[in-house]
Amino acid sequence: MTTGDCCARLGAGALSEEEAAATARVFRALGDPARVRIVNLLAASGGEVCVCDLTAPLGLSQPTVSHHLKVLREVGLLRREQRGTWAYHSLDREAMRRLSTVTLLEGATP
Amino acid sequence: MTTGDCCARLGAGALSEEEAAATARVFRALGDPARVRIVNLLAASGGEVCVCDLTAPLGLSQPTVSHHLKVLREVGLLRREQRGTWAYHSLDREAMRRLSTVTLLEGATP
DNA sequence: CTCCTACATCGATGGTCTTCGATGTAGCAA
DNA sequence: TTGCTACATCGAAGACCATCGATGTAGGAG
Repeated sequence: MTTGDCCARLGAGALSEEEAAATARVFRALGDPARVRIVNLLAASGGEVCVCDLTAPLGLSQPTVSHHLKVLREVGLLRREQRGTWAYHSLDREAMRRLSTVTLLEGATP
Repeated sequence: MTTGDCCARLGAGALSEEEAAATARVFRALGDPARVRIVNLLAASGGEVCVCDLTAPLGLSQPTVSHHLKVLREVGLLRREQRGTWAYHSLDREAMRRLSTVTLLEGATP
C-alpha cells in the first residue's frame, strides 16, 4: 500500500473504509521511533544510504534495520536501488509532500 | 505527549532520541483505521461530537471508541469538553496544521 | 572454484495493541 | 431515594509488532 492510496485529506469529505485503512498504514509506518529516525537521517543525508550506514546511528541490528526499511518502502515513503552488493535507500520526497497534505484541514494555511 | 513535542520537521536537522519518540507517538496515534476515521468524522462535522455519535458509524463498542478518543487526546490532536452528561470532542486544528509540517522536507512546496 | 561482504528472510521471544463485556462514576429526572 | 443515560475504566483474550540470532542469497575479489 503506497501513499498514493491514502492521499485523501482528512478534512475533505468522508473516507471509505479502505481509504482509512490505507491512510492508517502510512501513519503506522511512521509510528516507530527507529523509522522516524531513518526518515530523518535520510533527509539529512540528502541522498542515498545503505543499510550498513544505519545500524550504528540507530543502535539496532542489521536484520532489524532491514525490517524497518522494508516497512517504510512498502508504504511508498522509501525507494530502494540495488547496485552491486549494496542496496541504496532514499526518500520519496513527493510521497512525503503528499503525506503532509493529509492532515491539512479545510481553510488551513500552513 | 502532545504535538508540541514533536514538531521538529523531519527534514530539518538531526532529531534527538526523545524527539523521534515523541514524533512516533503522534504518528502511531493516527496509525489505526478507527482513529483515522474519527479524525475524518470530526473534521467533517466541523464542530463537536460526543461518543454516542461515533459508535454507529465506526461499528465499534462504546468502550473501544472511548479508548481511541483517549489516544488521540493524549497526543494533543483532540480536545474534550464535558457539559453535563455529555462529553464533546473536537479537533485541535492547530495541532493538525503543525503535524502537516513534520513531513515537509527542505525546499518542498506543498 | 573459495572466501568475504552486504543484505534479506526465517523463527522465536517478549512486549504492546485492539477489542470486548463487565463494572464504576457522574449527572439528570421523577 | 430510585432509575436512566453517557461515559470512563478495568481485566482478559487474541492479534499484532519489534527485536534478535541464525540462516539463506547474491555479488565481488582472489
